[in-house]
Amino acid sequence: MPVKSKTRYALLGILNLSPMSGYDLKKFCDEGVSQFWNENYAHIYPTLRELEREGLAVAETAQTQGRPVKRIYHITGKGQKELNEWLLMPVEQAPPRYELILKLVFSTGVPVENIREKILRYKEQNEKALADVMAGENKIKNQPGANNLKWKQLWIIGINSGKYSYKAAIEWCDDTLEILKGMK
Amino acid sequence: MPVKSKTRYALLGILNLSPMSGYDLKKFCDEGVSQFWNENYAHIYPTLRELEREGLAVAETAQTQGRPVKRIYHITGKGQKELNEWLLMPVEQAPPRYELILKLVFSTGVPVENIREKILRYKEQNEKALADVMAGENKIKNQPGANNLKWKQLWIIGINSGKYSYKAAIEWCDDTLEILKGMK
DNA sequence: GCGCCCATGTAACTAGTTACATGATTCA
DNA sequence: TGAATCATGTAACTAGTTACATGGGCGC
Repeated sequence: MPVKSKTRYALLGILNLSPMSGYDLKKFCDEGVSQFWNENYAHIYPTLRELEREGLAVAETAQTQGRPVKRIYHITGKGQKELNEWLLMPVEQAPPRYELILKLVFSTGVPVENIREKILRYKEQNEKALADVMAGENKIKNQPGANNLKWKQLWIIGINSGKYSYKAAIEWCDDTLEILKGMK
Repeated sequence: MPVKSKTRYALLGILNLSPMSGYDLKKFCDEGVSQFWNENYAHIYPTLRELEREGLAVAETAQTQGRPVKRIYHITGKGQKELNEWLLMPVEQAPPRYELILKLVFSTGVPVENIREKILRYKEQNEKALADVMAGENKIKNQPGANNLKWKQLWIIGINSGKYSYKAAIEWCDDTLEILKGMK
């Protein structure tokens, strides 16, 4: 089975948690999994139609007042099967493209103050992201059920990954700011 | 000035260190900056032609025995100006897409053994990457000149970023493997 | 004699983003 | 009354990857 767009699997995975509309899926991405995944409307809606055509999801249409008909998608058995096959497959890692680092190593001619600003900005972004994942952790832990339920543990593992990496990034920023102090 | 493909700037940045051919640029990406950047031939060659058309680089052709004419690209003043403008601009961060984490949080129905394998594999990849950056650090430090030269410090900062993030990833893996031990 | 290195490039494809288009409802 | 939310979608674009095509030289 060839791997297709990851959006397909992301949407199937979310629909497997609960049926929802394209709009809801976007919200879920922005609120529930934004620390490690994202999608935009222009990718979600066509992909949902594709899942429907292939019988991996079915749409239930719900009337709403004065708005476009709301299409609530449900994953099918075939969709669950395809999702599961994907979940079992090993993850190949994407080649890195860290623009910040690329700029840094080329920055011999750039004023140190400009470099410092970039690092400070990056630090702030990571502090914000860290705060977000900590909030997410609380949200998961406060869900009904014991904290050693498999699904809860898996979400906590995911959140942990953010914690570790954002903390490391913040430490690197502090380290770097120290080095920059002595640089002209 | 609108930001165009990052490949343009990556190539200009490397050409600013030293003139070279498309083939050399690819090697430089694979060997010198592979921890934070990558390019492939299908992107390099057309982009070089584009830089040439726009007067940001000029090609000097060198005869070789029995091989295609080697085109060695040199950055121009105009190219340096455009590179510098890009270097000064703030870095906007790319929205995250961590496939491993996405899979994990959907893996309630996946055997723990399969999850463990993914984590072990990820740990190995990070250990390898860490070893690579440590080797890179030595290479930089052994270059002629004092270690507090600006360009050296900038490369060390870049390498540090890899150190911090790979170490954090390895710790997360160990943490996760512990959690998986108690999971069914 | 086989495979890797040098050296260029194109075609076809997959993936992802930005901007646009529409329009009612709800809340401050 | 103006902004945010709900709700769908398309068009045009930018970015990036895989596979293909060519072919001599060099080391084992």
